[in-house]
Amino acid sequence: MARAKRTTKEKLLDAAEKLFARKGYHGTSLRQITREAGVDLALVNYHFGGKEKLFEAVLDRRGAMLNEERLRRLEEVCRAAAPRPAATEAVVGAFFDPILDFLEHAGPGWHSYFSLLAWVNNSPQWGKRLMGKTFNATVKRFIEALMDSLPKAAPEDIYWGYNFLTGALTLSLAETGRLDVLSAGLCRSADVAALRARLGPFVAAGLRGLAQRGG
Amino acid sequence: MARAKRTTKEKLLDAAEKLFARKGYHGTSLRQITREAGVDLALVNYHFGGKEKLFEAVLDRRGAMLNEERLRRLEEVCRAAAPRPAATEAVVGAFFDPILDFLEHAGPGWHSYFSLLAWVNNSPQWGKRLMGKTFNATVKRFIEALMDSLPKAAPEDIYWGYNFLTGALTLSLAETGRLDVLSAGLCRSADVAALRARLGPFVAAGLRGLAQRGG
DNA sequence: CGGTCTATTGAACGACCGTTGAAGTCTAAG
DNA sequence: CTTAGACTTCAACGGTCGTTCAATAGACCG
Repeated sequence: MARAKRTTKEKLLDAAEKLFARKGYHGTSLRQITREAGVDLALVNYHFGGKEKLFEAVLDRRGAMLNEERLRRLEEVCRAAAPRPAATEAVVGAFFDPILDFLEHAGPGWHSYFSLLAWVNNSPQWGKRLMGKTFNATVKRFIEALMDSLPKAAPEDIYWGYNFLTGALTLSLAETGRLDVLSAGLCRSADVAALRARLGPFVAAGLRGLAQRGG
Repeated sequence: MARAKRTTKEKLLDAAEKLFARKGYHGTSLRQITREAGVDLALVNYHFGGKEKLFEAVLDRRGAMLNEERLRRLEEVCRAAAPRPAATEAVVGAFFDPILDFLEHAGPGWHSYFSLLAWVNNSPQWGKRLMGKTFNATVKRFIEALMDSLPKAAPEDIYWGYNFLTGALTLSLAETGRLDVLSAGLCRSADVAALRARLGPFVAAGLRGLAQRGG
């Protein structure tokens, strides 16, 4: 069988995804990207209209698919629990699992994409605008579900809890290798199964702890 | 009273700290830094020996003070609890509180420094080497204290828990403003008191949940 | 005063940056 | 074949980058 050959646009998106994830926006040049993609320098401007447009196109490409899968699973756990609200564990599972599944079973492109997403999410320069544009609608749905699952919690606690939740996820996706060093090899940043087993329980317990704060 | 005038080195460190925190390493030029500092371009190479050396000098400057304060508080809570191990809440408090105190009561330089630290910690390019060089020794002490406070937890759970903990802290320090947008102004990224009230409870409960995972 | 060391200045270097436009190639329709 | 349109190539543009170096200024000491 012959795999359908990648178009120039796809080659550029793949190369840009990989390099932006490693070195960030300003740390990556269009010449590096086009060399990695094996296409001419000028094609970036022809197909995307500039470096910044290419950057946003990289973020957009997989964002829609991630949103769809997350919302699909959220509806699933909400429907399964109805008429009661879904459990906190189930909601955070619907938030994390699509990422972990893509990491484990989809190609290396998703790996770079999530690493890049972690980079953007932590960037004071890009985080607010770009994360919001792609993910705000979906995230609001999840925050509502979290509020329903913890009716005694104040809305402020849920918002801050979501902030902590996404921070824990973000650092894990960045895969800086620091965990490997600190644990002297006992834990590996890239071990998705180990992450899956622990991120959900940690976050669900944390949210519950926040909800019962001082009570 | 006349404040002791800043040396050229300090002017450069202050300006670099501020700009690196906002735009990252590659997003900041030496000309921007020297303009902000009000000194000549060539003085960066004279005093620091290059851009990368300046970057590391910025990280080193406040790192030692943070380590000292963290270890001082860790010993304090361990001594207060002896001969029993310190509680998980107290250990994570000794880890977070120095940062929160510096943020609230020290100058704006600390603010930029922590934002930069968040940026570095999430960077696949810098995180491993630079964070390790400055913080590994201190962090290992805290991880031991966490293990003592949760004797039933597996070491792997503590390492992963520390990863989540520092991720939650990191995203909060980055102050991307995303929390403000999502909550429609109800929460503010820069509200240190609100962060202080919630980060400790969230993380302590999360670690406890990890320790009891499946049990 | 002259001499020495440190700090600062201003100009310049070569390298790389993102972007552009004209010319060339390829494909499909008339 | 001719033509139109999409795609690709190549060379070059003006700018900015980090770094270097000789010249200058200032402080301290004899």
